[in-house]
Amino acid sequence: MARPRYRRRKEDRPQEITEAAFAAFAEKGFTATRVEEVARRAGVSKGLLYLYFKTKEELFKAVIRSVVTPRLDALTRTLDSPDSSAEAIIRGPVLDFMKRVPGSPVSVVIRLMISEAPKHPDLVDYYWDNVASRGLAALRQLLERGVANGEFRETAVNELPQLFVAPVMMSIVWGIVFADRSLDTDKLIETHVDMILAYIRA
Amino acid sequence: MARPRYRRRKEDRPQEITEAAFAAFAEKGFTATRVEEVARRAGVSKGLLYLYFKTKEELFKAVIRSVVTPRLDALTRTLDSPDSSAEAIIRGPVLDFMKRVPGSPVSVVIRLMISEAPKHPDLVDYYWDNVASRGLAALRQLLERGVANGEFRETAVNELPQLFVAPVMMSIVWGIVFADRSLDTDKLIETHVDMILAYIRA
DNA sequence: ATACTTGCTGACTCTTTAGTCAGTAAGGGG
DNA sequence: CCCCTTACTGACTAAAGAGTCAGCAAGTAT
Repeated sequence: MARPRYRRRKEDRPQEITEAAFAAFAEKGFTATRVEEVARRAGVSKGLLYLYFKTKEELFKAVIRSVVTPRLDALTRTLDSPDSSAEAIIRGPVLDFMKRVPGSPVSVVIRLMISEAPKHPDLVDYYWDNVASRGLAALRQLLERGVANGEFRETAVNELPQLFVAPVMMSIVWGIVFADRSLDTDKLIETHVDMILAYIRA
Repeated sequence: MARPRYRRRKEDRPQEITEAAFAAFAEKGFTATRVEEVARRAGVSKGLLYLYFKTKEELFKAVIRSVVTPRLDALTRTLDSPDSSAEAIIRGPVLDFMKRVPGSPVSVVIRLMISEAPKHPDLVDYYWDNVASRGLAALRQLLERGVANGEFRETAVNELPQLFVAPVMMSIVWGIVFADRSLDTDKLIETHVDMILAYIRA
């Protein structure tokens, strides 16, 4: 009796909806996910969802942002490390970070970016400005610091930090396409880092 | 006058349609491409398209197959090379092959696979059986041959040929997402091959 | 010429789903 | 307790697009 049919929780709704949307997008991708399905998962009506997000695309962007923002902190925290050797930083926090990515929400975001990039250039800009370019710049800086203090040689890797990150990308794509055929992504990434270090070491 | 409104060209239609579909999918992806758009590009009516392809999905599969099949030959030709050293084969035909992939139709196929894989497990199986597993197996064989004749050491790369191919994947994804921000994919791939060879050389 | 087969057309149907809005009820202030 | 604001609902609309089909006409055989 008198149990209210719903509660007004203006504060919590946006986050609950983006979380539900993230879960749905992770399972089925953006296009294949129905707005009603997101509303159902979030425990609200479709109408309410449209009060908080003007269109399905806006919801999409909000989801991307909600995943990317906290990761940014993790990334910067990883890199403003103590002043140990560049190699120690790479073998420590950087390697850990890389190994965590394939199983993380970032992996979902990358899948969404690959599928939706051509239709959402502004989102690509956002991702570039906030994640890709920063991450690559930080990596380049780390490598150059290694060169400066005599640990590393000057190599093409300095201008191509993408090379550093390639096996992470490979792992993510493998997970998307060949989800069931297992791949030891940790070993893949570790071996690659070993190899790179051997290559660039002075 | 009396120019016939159309010609009957049963033989050529399927290929013309798959070619038009490939071009359309390359630009907009599978889901965003309208069947009518494909028909228009192929210069036929939607009804005719449905005479040759039962559904949009069948058309999709036909497109994938039409790109993959000729590439299979190229791949096998690359690998049943003369009996030079493993390193020479890697630095020659294998490197060439890898450098060509990011700008080729294969790149489009991979984008389509990433976007559509979750909805098309049978297509993933097809791609796995005909491309991925064969390519990786051939690579593994090449590496083991190098080990057998004393060129290479036993390393983790033998069980993880994906590592070999990682920068190609990176280049493809880069091209999809950051199409405009240029990346020297040739140099990326060359450097990576250099690095791998240095790592595995006995 | 005529009859016949079949490659081909394009207007139609039917389903799906993003987005709307008139109305309902939760909850707080007087 | 009543009233007023507004968070919230869910049935509805409108658009889009996959797939169909009755009929048309290109080519062929007689």
